[in-house]
Amino acid sequence: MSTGTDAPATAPEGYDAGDYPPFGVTVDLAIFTVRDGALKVLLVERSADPYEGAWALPGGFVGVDEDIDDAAWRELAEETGLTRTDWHLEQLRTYGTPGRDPRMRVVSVAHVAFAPDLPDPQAGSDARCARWWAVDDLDLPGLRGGDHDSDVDGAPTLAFDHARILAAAFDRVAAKIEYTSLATAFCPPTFTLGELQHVYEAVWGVRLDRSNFRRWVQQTTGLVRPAPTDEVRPPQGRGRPAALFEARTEGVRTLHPPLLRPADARALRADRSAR
Amino acid sequence: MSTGTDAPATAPEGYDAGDYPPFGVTVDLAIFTVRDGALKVLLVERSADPYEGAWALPGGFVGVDEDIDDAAWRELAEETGLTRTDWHLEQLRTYGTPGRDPRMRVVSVAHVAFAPDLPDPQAGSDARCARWWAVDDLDLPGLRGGDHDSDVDGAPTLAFDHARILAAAFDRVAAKIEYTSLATAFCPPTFTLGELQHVYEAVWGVRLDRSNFRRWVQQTTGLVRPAPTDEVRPPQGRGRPAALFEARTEGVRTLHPPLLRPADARALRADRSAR
DNA sequence: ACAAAAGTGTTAGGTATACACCCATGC
DNA sequence: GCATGGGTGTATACCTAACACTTTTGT
Repeated sequence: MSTGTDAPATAPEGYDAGDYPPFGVTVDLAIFTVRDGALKVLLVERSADPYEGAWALPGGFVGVDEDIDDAAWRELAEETGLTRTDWHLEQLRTYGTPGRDPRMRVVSVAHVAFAPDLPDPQAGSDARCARWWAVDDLDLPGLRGGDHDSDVDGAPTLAFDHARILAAAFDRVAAKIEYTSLATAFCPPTFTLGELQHVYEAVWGVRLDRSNFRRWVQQTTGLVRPAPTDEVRPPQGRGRPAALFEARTEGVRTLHPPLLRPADARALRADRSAR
Repeated sequence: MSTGTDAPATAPEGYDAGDYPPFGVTVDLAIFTVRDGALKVLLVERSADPYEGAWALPGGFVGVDEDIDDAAWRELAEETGLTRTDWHLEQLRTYGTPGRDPRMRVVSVAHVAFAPDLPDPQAGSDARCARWWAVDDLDLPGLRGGDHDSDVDGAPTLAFDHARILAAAFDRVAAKIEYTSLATAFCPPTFTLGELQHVYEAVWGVRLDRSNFRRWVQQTTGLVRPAPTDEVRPPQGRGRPAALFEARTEGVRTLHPPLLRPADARALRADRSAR
């Protein structure tokens, strides 16, 4: 490594504690789910000092001997009340602008999690108030044609730089279901093709052609497979019972071909597409 | 934020120095260029303690009052000897596994930079040895059909977890030129369509059909535009002089349609495609 | 019977792939 | 002339988008 910045001189080799600027390192989680036909994200209400009353992404400090990924999984378990499952959790980006936390220099490694619909109002492990917010009800920079200033009715105030993180997180989700099997991560263990289509429609905010969607799913290797038993789902309301499917594997798969979202759904995020 | 891990108890609010585990935060850079028909990356040879003699990504500590992005740009300038240009530099991922640096707990924010072909042997600002390495000559996990154990002839030893970072960085580059205009970032200010095609071929390790590539470039909005003067490039060796083009904008643009790499070029990275 | 959702099929238009062919230059 | 790279065209296979139609359930 080369020499660092000027302020606290860092020796290229043989450095030890005290030689380097100390940082706090945290993980922040954008946990998404699809529920009631909308994409939602879990936020917690702050009960203390900076940004009191504002809503923030769940998160916390990384332990000295803890891997960053482990810290993210730990926070996910704490916030949702569920133990480490087969959910998908991935790094999003690291945010470390000086002053983003008024108290001290904190670098936050933001993550994105894909969760199926959970038993409704999981109270956070610590007594703070936590709830799902529809992404459309948030006031995020450059989202869904958002003007960012045109405050959505009842949009919560977001703490720190979490509006920025959320915008990037949403972007990631919308892009990722195009070319990976992650849309199934929003579904229960078995699901109908209609339910899977609803995931795409909720995330992208568009309507898809049922027939074409069905053809795409079935010709796309590695996305779904018929549920082991040939049972069907008794219809929720009216309509013919639907065949049940399950995700093809636990992990993430790259899809061939991808399902590209319609151009009009993509245009809304064009200005932020330059990572 | 919720409560942190056990070791150094972190107060959810009102914490201050000493309450949190101290981390060193660095930036590491994977600076790519295309030269001699191959994708190359800039590495520096370590002259000291851990991993002495091994090759590492250029990088260094982030200053206390320095933004992470600024630190990355600073390192880029130091390593290439050029001031902040219009190059493309983006965050890749953060690596923070305990023990990745044997000396202390360091969290590294890895970046990827796209550079045009530079005046050849830029000596690093500090006297260490720096050179371009062809990606194909490196022994990276799961790359180009790599077995990772089948050591490439003359493959350098890579320091820390930099082999892993490089694999992810290469992956990002290969994916990014599919759907953004970033291939032009490897080209000089004006370039021929043949040169642009060579970029794609070098990065993906495939041959493309000249005719189809040309049609794609020209029908794709926002990629290239004819150079202001209608000059041509005198042929390097033999052949007809070629028309010159320039990148359409400074920034990054999402391409419609994208240029998807052939399936066989994608298969080589399939196992790593699950982020 | 009717509405709603599942499932099947068909067709027109566009895009990609693999070529074939001519042009301009250096050797 | 001939090799090399630039530039243009075309035909086929394939994929996509749009829409029509049938089936099965609840009310």
